[in-house]
Amino acid sequence: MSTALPTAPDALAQRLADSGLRSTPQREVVYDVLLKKRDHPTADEVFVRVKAELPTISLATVYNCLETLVQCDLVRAVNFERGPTRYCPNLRPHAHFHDERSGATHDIDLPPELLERVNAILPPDYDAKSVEIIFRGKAAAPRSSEHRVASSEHSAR
Amino acid sequence: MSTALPTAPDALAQRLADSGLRSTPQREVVYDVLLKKRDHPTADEVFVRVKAELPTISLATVYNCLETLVQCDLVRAVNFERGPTRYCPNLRPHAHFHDERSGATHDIDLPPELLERVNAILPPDYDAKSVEIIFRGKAAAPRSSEHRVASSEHSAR
DNA sequence: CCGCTATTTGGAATAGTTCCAATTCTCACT
DNA sequence: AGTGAGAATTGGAACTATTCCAAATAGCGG
Repeated sequence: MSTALPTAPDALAQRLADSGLRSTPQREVVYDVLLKKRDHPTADEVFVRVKAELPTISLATVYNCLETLVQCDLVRAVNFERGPTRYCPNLRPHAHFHDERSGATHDIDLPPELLERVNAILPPDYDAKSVEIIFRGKAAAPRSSEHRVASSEHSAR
Repeated sequence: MSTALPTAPDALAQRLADSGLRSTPQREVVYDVLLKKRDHPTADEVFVRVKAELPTISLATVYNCLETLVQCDLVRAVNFERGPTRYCPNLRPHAHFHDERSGATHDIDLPPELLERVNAILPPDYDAKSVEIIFRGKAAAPRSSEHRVASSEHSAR
């Protein structure tokens, strides 16, 4: 607690500190790279870009850093659910709710008017063939005696 | 074109025919399995279930059949983009548009009121920690003066 | 019944990611 | 400044989901 705190030159250090984590060159550069070119790069692409500055960094570290940044809410992982693809024969418009607790995926009916509204946010020159809406969170545990596999169970891994 | 058409005992055969594909036991059973237990199974899970009926089926076939069903619009693949996870430092609420042509992912700003509306479709006992909205389709090629690399490029694989 | 093509099959190959054990780094404390 | 403890990084091996491929099979049209 000694010290002239650096007047927040960067948000990253701050956020990391908030989570009790250290600011490291690797984390900084990974974050910089993401900020500098906002093209939703993959971990591999980030790896390549970061290596330009930190030639000895390892891919594992890039994954670690990305994970850390996601934890700190500085970065969003776009392909959230990295598990296997799931298949669903429900043809009505619906969203999916992914229950973190059980690993189950539930269909949530989607009022057509809402679907339209969602589609309406697209600029005119974007032609969407499909939309996918996915929630993640916790569904109230069906308390008590329920063994009812209402809509889906996957062994939570 | 001979024939007493079987009076559509099942939609599957129909749909397949429409796409110029054959109805096979494997496809039937895979589809049945999906209809019978609507728990968003993975390909592996489907594989296991189908084997109960067709013990000699291979995993590759299950993948093939699932793919076929998706093509025929009888089934939806929930994990749409099976590629690598992408990372995005945009913290404002936004959806993603995945351009099939270029492979690029663009951020689409999401009016907060719409976000609320979307959240509102959840039954009360569902507690969503996050929502992800993903469009897929084609974005008009930004011809002419637009250099706006608004958000991203990935080499289309 | 024959041939042709669609489909299935098993196994090998790939891709993305995670895991792990060993090393290095940093900070706090003397 | 020196040291010990915990964090973070590293490289490589391991894993998992999926795709690819070439050979075998099956089913329809003639």
